[in-house]
Amino acid sequence: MKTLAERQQLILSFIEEFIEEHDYPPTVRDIQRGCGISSTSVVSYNLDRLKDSGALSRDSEVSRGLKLAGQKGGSSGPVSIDTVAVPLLGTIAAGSPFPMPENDTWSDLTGQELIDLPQAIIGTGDGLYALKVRGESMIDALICDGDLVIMEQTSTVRNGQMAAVRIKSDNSTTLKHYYAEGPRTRLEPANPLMEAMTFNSTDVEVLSRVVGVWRYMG
Amino acid sequence: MKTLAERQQLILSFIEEFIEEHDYPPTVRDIQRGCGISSTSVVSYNLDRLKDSGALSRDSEVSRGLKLAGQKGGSSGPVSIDTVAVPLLGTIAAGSPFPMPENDTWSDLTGQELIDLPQAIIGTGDGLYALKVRGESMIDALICDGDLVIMEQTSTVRNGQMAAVRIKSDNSTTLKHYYAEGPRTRLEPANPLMEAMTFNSTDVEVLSRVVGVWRYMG
DNA sequence: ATAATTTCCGAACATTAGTGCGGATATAAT
DNA sequence: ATTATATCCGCACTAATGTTCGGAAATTAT
Repeated sequence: MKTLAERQQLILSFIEEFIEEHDYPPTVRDIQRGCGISSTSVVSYNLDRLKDSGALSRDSEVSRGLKLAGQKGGSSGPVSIDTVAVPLLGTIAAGSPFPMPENDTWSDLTGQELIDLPQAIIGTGDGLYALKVRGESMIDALICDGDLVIMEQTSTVRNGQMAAVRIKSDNSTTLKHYYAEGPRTRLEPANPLMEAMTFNSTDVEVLSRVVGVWRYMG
Repeated sequence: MKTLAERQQLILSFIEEFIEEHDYPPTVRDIQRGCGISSTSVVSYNLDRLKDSGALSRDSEVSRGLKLAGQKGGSSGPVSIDTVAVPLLGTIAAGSPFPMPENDTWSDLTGQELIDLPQAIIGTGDGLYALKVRGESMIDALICDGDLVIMEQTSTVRNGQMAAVRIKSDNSTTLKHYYAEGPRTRLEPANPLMEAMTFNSTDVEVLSRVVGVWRYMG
């Protein structure tokens, strides 16, 4: 059997991931955009080729009438490792209040979405929680829309660590590198191109320490 | 909560069986015929009710945009989580050649440092490898010194995905969002404040796809 | 090189399919 | 009974979506 043309391979994997995400197959035009193809007819053409080769089946004249043939490819057994489950407490966005684990809810995590992270890179996982970032307001911190920020609830951080800090006078909350320098506290964006700012230490409140950032592009 | 009206129950079970048979959800009119309803608007109405009650989710203006609620990841068992080990192949820095898994070394991973990532957020883990970032040369991609970049070795990426691409005429390699637009290819930095650039598609070579970024602050 | 075949392109075209709306009917509340 | 509310009905409208077709471009065969 002839090996699948590159474009057809691309289309196939696109369909796979689209279904994974939406639970229904893509339209011809979804595929067109997703694979950077200039005409719907080309997509249709290649879908027919894929059908010929048996990679998928296609219901004619039916929107999203696609079905992948070899659905599951049983890979070798994955190794199971110790992981830590971290609750996803909510989202952070510019302006919105900063979500924090409350003592009450801390014990009542039933129904909370959990994020699994390997213990090896996270540590014990004690007091950790996760927030999903919405919007581009944290570009300065090299964090963008969709990122998952792993935080540790603490009010004491060491110099140089990144933390969620609240500027009381502004009543604003940002993620910055923290440097206590006596009566003054310097907050430094992760992006070295941006300038640091200093405040009266009494004006700065540490809400949580940033432990890690996870960005996933499916 | 009010118990589901009979007609809604009927619709629900019809959707279930339809998906079972076709692997894609039914249209409003499929449901209409299947449940003997006299108008499409009634179906639409009841679908919205079902959505309100949380029995399913519905993508508006999307044909077959239905997803049953109790479908995915419902299993309650916590216990051990599957993780995938990906090899840490080396470091990337401005100027240095871009490390790629070679077929020879691919099999010889003994002694390689391995990074464990949860399968749930990484996927199958096939063809994945990790690189450690050195230096600040990738600020544009919202990636900084010390970050761990998870990559998948592939030469085909879809529009919008982030990839390690080589500009042949420059002999430079960067991480950018990739958009094939016929004869031209647009490369867009992750930082929306920076401008995209376009090249002749023949001048752009995709080396690897960026699957995720992990930033850890101990 | 030349011809044959495959793949791609762009632009209509024709269904398919989701939505909106006025009003009829049923069901529940007062 | 009389309102209020929820559901249903047809029908029309519009957007979404698969298909067709002539011809260009790329690839493969002769």
